[in-house]
Amino acid sequence: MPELPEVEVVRRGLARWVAGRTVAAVEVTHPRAVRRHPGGDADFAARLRGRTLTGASRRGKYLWLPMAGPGGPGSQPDEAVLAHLGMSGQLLVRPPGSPDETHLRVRFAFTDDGPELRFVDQRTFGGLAVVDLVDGVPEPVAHIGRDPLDPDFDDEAWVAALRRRRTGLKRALLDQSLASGIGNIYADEALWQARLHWARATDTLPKPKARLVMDAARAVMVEALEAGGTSFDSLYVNVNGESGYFDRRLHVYGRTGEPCDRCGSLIVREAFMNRSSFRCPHCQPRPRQARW
DNA sequence: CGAGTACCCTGTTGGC
DNA sequence: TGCCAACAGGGTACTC
Repeated sequence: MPELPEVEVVRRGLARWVAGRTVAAVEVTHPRAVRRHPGGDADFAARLRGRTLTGASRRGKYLWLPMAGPGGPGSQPDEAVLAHLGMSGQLLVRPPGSPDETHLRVRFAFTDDGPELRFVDQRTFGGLAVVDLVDGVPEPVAHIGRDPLDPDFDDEAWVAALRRRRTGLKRALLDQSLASGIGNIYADEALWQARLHWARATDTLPKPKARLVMDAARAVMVEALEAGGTSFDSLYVNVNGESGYFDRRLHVYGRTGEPCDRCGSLIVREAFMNRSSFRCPHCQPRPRQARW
């Protein structure tokens, strides 16, 4: 289940393997994969044919490949192929003729007859679309906040926005309009680092504690990124089809009943937002001021 | 508009 | 062994 660091690894792979190449043909083998594309699968393919992909960008977990205008490779991108990997999506670079993956959804062939780009997605929560760029950002991504790894991310603005909310801290961490790219795993790890409970009320959270949790979220992401992108199940594979590494040490996520790395208390799992939350009952006690 | 919930999807896991 | 419910979960659409 790719989170931001994994998506960044995929972006880097795409920049290396796909940027500068011209699309010869697109085959959609599962229409659900392009359900966000207004014109349907035939229109999706038609809009890509002959277009040159100029790079690879990302905000949070959204990835996009800007395309040179119909005028040719030199014209300014005004559209992009937008991708979201969902829970199980992969973007693979594969030699033409290599066997189709079981869950192959979209295939891009290029005019140089080089490696294909393949979108593979078992659970089809992810998808692709051709979208307009507005100030360089896909229109469907405009409502998503910058992510903590973005150089223009404003920590103090995030702290202020967080404290204007009247909700629980984890819910706010997962709110992609405040800050994008923080998923369930990273939220739990950041809360553990900051020694805060998922239900801590946001509106009364002291600013230094708010800064602490954002610093922790960023630190966990940077650590994962430096390790080459983490992966927590076999569904995630990077752009070249190599498995991500599996040995990164998580402190709480998925560790029910195991000892806390700080204090030895046994990690507990709780249901919240129809998801699992993991915490140390000693380091992250239930706050007096709780919301969820 | 802010807050909170249901749903989408399918392969895997675990209880009985 | 087989069956079925629970689970994984980001984003959207929806209600209140």
